[in-house]
Amino acid sequence: MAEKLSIPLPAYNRLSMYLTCLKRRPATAAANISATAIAEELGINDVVVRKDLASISSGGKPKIGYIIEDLIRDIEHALGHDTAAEAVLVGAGNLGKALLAYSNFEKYGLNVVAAFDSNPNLIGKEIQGTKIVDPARIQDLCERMHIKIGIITVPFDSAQTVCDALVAGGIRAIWNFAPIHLKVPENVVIKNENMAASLAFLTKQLEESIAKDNSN
Amino acid sequence: MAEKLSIPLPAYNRLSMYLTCLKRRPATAAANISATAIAEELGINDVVVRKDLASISSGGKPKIGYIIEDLIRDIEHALGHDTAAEAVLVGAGNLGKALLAYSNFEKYGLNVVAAFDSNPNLIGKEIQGTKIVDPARIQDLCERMHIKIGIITVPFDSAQTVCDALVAGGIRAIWNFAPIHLKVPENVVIKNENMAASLAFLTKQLEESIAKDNSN
DNA sequence: TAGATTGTTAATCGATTAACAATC
DNA sequence: TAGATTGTTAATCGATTAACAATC
Repeated sequence: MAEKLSIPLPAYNRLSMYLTCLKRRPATAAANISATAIAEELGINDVVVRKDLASISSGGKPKIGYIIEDLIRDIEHALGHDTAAEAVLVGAGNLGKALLAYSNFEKYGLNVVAAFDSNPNLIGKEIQGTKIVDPARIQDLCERMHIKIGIITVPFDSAQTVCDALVAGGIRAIWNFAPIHLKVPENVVIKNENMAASLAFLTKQLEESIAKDNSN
Repeated sequence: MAEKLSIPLPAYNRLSMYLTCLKRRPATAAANISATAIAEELGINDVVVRKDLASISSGGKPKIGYIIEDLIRDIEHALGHDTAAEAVLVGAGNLGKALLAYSNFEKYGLNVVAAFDSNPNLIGKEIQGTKIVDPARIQDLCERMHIKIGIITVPFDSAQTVCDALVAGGIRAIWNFAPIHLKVPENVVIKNENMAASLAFLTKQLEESIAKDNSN
C-alpha cells in the first residue's frame, strides 16, 4: 500500500531551501560553496546537507566544496523544474488565482494548461494566461490531453465531486487545498495542503516560546 | 536551541483531519465513534488515532468509543480554534487576499487585525473586512497592539525587510509564504509554507506511481 | 459473560546525529 | 605536508507499528 519513497518530503523541503539560497547569492561571490556553509546559512545540521547533496548531485570535492552552478542545475533536476508536467486547476477563486500567479508555476516545472470554474462570468476568459473552462468538461479535457495532475482549489463541499471528475478523466496526482479528506483509488496520489494545521502548529510553537521566556 | 515540542506537526495534521471528518458527519449518524472507524475512513493506522486522541481528549470508553460532540470540542481546543490570537498580514496581493478569504481564519482561532500593502490604491480600503495599512506603520502598529503573529505574503525580494519590521514591532511568530529563508532572532518561531517543495514531492510521487504501473 | 474497544508497554523502523576515514 | 572538506559507517533518537492487558 503506502510504498516507501526514494526521497522523503522533508528532503524536498530542504533541497528547495538550498536552491533559493544558492540562487540568491550575489554574482560577485565565489563560484563554489561548502555544505557546511549552506548548513550554517540555513541554521541546520551540515551532515544533513551533505547527505542530501550526495543523493542528488555528482558530488563535491574535499577542500573546495560544490560548484554552485552545477549544484543549482542538479537540485533543479531533482525537484523536476526541468520537466514541464502538465496540469489543470479547478476553482479560479482567490486561492486559485493566487496559485496561477504565484511565481507562475512554470519555473517549478508545472504547466497549467486549463483552469475550471463554474462562474459563468469567468468561463471563456483568461487568468494569468490560463483559459477558464466549464467544469462540466473536466473529464473530457483531461482524457483528451492526457493530463495527469489536478489542483483542487474549490470550497470543501464541491471538492469530492471535482476530485471524482478528475479521476474519471485519468488524473493520477492531486494537489488538494480544500480542507477535506478526499477519497481516491489506490493508484492516485494526493498531497494535501493543510493551512489549518500549519497555523495551529505555529500558534502552539508561539505559546511555548513565550512560556519559555517567562520560565527564564 | 531547537527545543522539542509537546505535539509534532504531523500530529496537528492528523488532528485537523479528524476534525473535518467529524464535523462533516451527517447529523443523523450515531453520537459516538471509535478510533478504529476514524482510522478506517482516513486510511491510516488506528493506533495512531488512539494515541493522538488520548493526548488531547478526556478519553473514550471501551465498546463505545468517543462522544463525537465532546471530541470535536477537544480537538478544536488542541488546535487553538477557541483562542483568537491576533495577527497582521503583509502583502495583500492574490495570495494575501486568498488567505484573508480562505475560510475566514476566525474559524481557526486567528484574528487578522490589519493587512499591510505598499500599493497606494489599496491603502485605507478594506479587503474581506480587513483594513489595508501602509507598511511604514508595521513596527508601530504591532507594538501598540501587542501583536505576536505576522503573515508574510509579499514577493521574495521584500520578505526579509518586512520580516525585520515585524520583528522590530515585537512579532514572535511568522507564517512565511515567500520562497526565501528568513533570518530571525532565536526567540522568533517561523513556519515556512513551501509550495515548490510540495509540488516537487507530488510530481515525484506521480512518477513513481506510474513507474509502478509499468513494472506490473 | 463475551466481545468490542481503549490505552499502554515493547518492538520495529526510519531519520537524524555523531564519529571517523578518505581525499584533494 | 597539513588542513579543510567530503562522504560513509555506527550510534542515537523519535515516531510508528505490533502485541497485549484493562475495562465497559
